[in-house]
Amino acid sequence: MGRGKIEIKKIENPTNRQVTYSKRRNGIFKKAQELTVLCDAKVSLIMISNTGKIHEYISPTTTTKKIYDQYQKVMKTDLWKSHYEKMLDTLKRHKEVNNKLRREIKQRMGEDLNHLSYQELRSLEQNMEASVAIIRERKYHKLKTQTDTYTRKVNGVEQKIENLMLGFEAKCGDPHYALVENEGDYESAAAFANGASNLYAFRLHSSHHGEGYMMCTSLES
Amino acid sequence: MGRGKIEIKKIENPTNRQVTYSKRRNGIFKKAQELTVLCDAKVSLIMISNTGKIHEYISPTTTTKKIYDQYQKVMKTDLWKSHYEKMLDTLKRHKEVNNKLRREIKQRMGEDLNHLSYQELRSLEQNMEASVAIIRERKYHKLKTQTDTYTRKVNGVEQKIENLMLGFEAKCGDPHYALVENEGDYESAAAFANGASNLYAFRLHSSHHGEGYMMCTSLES
DNA sequence: AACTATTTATAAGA
DNA sequence: TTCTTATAAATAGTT
Repeated sequence: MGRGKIEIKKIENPTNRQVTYSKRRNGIFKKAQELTVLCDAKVSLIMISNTGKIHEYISPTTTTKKIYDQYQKVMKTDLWKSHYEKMLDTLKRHKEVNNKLRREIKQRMGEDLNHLSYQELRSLEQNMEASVAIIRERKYHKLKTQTDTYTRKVNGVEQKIENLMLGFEAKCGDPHYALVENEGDYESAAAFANGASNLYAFRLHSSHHGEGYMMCTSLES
Repeated sequence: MGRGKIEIKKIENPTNRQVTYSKRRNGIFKKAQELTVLCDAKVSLIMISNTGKIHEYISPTTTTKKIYDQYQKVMKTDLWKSHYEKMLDTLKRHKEVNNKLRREIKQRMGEDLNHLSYQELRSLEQNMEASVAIIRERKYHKLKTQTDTYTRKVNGVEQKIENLMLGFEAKCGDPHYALVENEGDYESAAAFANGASNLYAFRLHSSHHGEGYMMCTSLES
């Protein structure tokens, strides 16, 4: 319908194609509108040009989703099944697993035990005893590791003090220092060194004692 | 375009409307095909007549789902969000919760403890000790209940036997029975009664012993 | 985007 | 429904 008849095949000239697309798009759009009105029909029309632009017509009495829902229902097409119902299944399974896990945790926390048999309770108790043992062991391991770390730190400090002392002694051997500093000072320095060592030792114990105390309070809380 | 011009408004004559629908439907269908070929476009066209019949055209290079996915993307319409993406979120959250629960259970089973601090280990240990205590108590309760149940059953049986005995004795008073059954039979009946009582008692112990045995094996396994 | 010669769609009738 | 055909509408090529 035009100055000349055209063959129905892809228009190679892009400009020409674009123009034709625009004209015919409007043509179809108008036809869809007319069909809607004349025949009381519902039409969903989505057109995507080869440049990716989308144009749509939807009958004013409905919505795209409604048309689509109806389409699926009638066609019995699993259009979304792969994405939707499969996910629904997955979700359901996850919920079930979730509840199972919850129940298990609850039982392991001493709740929800009423419908467990004696055997099941025994088994659970034993299992948990074993687990507690592992945790306890791990706890002691942690404690030991911490202690070792502290010990290493303290040793490091003691070493530093020793080095300091050696340096101090060396300096005492220096005539200049010997003139200014007297024996009493040296003694006090030594006392300081020992005191510091003791102080750190005390801190170490104090620290442990402190932790022990905390443990007790935690135990009671 | 026809023998006469028509006004674009609903055709009231149903037959006429149906005919027009059929004709124009084919017209739009053809136009959609032509647009697809001529302009390398993608078209999704769904028509629903006022009688509910669905006809669709979809460009052969695509699928209805693809068109709608693209439509949604471009339109940023929540066509499915309420059903689909919300579910996606829910699924994600479920997965997270799931993993959390798994981790907790693992820890309560003595696994995966490496990244727990001493404090956390202590807390877990205490929590589990408490839980085990509850489970143990429950176990004993179950045991006691079972014992009571057995005892009640045994008592019931003993009562029945007693009743039987009474009936038997009463019948012994009956001359007819007295003639047929002798004292020896009576004795044997009494022995049976006692034996049965013992038997049940034995079964009770046996049952407990059996359970106890199973407990030991469970303990060792 | 407008024009217009032609093709195409279709309303009415059979 | 389908065919026919007169006529309305759409549009290809042009400006």
